[in-house]
Amino acid sequence: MPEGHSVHRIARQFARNFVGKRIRLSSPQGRFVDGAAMLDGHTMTDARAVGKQMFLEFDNGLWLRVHLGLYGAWDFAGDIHASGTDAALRGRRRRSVRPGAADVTLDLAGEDSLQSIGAPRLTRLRMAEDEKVSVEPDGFPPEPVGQVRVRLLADDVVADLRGPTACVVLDPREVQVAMDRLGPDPLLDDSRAAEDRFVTVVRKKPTPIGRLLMDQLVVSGIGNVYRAELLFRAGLNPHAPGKSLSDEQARALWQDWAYLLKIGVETGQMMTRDGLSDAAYGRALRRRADRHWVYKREGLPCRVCGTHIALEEMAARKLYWCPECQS
DNA sequence: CATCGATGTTGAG
DNA sequence: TCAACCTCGATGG
Repeated sequence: MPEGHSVHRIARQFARNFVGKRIRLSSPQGRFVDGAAMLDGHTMTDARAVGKQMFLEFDNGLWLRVHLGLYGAWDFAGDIHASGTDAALRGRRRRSVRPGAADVTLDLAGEDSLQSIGAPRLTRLRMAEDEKVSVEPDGFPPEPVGQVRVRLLADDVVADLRGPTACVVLDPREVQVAMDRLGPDPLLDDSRAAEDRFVTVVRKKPTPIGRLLMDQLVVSGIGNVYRAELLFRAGLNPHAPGKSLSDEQARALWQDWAYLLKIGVETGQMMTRDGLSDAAYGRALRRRADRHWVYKREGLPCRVCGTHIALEEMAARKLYWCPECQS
């Protein structure tokens, strides 16, 4: 799935394109008919991401909680436009593309040629672990394709949810319970108190740090890619018990996660390497294989010391690390 | 075209 | 600890 950065980007799409609008909800798939009915016709009042969870609030006081799980995705279509922080990276895209350094920005004013020949077209934005934009000759709203758990339809935009692990309606008390079960998210709270919460928990536990980083009660939003990359960047052995870390090591981990998450939200990629030239950085943003220090590089030489990258299972997930740099 | 594996969590045992 | 979830790109024939 999308690790924390993608969920923040998706919440931003909702904040930009749905909040403040009256939304029709339906469940084309049929598995969320009752839930959809509870929110149908209400105005969306808030869209927030906490780690990998997203919460959408409606004006009847109820919330929709969505977790994409391993392969869930949101498909946006219609008069969508990307949000704010990346105006400087604005680019115009007509066909199916993979966004590279630039954020996905849809500049419909640039579609003059299509409009002038009167061709109906539909802009789509798929948001999962990667993002894809396309322009299709369909009308609005498009027919739901495949298993759409829930469709959120406004006048000019639509969002289809497929393959989620969780899609439930919650009252405010239940939202509080769900949020209380989530560790600190540095994008939501960059305070010293949040850092302290992480550091205190980590330095108390005998659990290997490679497990603690994946535990959403300890810290929100880290998945298998960021786990491996954070540990490599810190030079930490994944098996080191949390309580063996120094205060400085634990704080550095938190701060590096805050740094990588910010880059992830800005670029839409899990870009975990640095110290690259502009050209190499741009290449790495487009080529997954160049983006990471150790993730999915088992058997290949470490980019720093040349030692073969190791692969083992930890917390039921594949763990990649350099036995030399992370000793 | 069939098969595999994935950035994740849940719930059964 | 493991199967289930039930999507979809990558891979192989």
